[in-house]
Amino acid sequence: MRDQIGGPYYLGDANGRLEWPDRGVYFFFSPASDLRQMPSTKWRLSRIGTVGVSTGSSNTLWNRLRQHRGNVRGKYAGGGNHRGSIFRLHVGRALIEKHGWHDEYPHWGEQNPDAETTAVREQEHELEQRVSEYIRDLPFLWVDVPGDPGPECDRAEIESNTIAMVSRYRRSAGPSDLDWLGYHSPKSEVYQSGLWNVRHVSDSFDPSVVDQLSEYISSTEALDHQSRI
DNA sequence: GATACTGCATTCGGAACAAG
DNA sequence: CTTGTTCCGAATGCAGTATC
Repeated sequence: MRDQIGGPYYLGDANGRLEWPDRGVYFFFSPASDLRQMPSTKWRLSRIGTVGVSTGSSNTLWNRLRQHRGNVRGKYAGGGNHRGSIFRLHVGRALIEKHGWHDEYPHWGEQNPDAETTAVREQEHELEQRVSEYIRDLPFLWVDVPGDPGPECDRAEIESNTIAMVSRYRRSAGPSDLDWLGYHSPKSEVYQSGLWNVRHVSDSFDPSVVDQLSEYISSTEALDHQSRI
């Protein structure tokens, strides 16, 4: 996958003007260092996700990735919105636990469409920035998986099966990076699975997902900058 | 100046659980 | 077994704006 797309990629220098496939599955790794300089045995998946798994969805791969990345400019430049990205929510929560910031961010993760929203957001901006710094440095790969959106589509299959496959939930395998931020997460699904995922971490999986994924990898093309037609 | 990227609140849909 | 509730993850709509 890495060789096929010329990766790894980093959200810190990715942008929407690359010719992303409309839909696909993405794979984030830990720790935040250049995977090309590490043997593949040291790579560790830390987050798997996808887009277009509900009927009628028109959301795109890049649209989802940029929600994880956060804001580049504007009032909250360098920050982001963890209420629109579960990945950000989990990372932020772990940072709160690790540093004991419970008092500073009492509303993290709460759905609050109240009038307080603006004040809360301003208060949370610093942590959103920390989350962005963390996520932007993580190497990630992706695979083009086209097809009509829906809960039964190949993207959904690949996502759920690969999560279940690499999850350490209920397994005794020792962690390879003891410093991983996710071990501070209060969610057992996160710190036990070794993934910033909750769903599917304790599912059983179909090993044929490996072949299924391989097929899509071979038909995935590297990104080029958009060219004028 | 046209294009399309960005920010962000809101809305949607499904899973898990509870109640009838 | 059916209906209702809550939570969670994902998708949407649109105004504003940077880039080409």
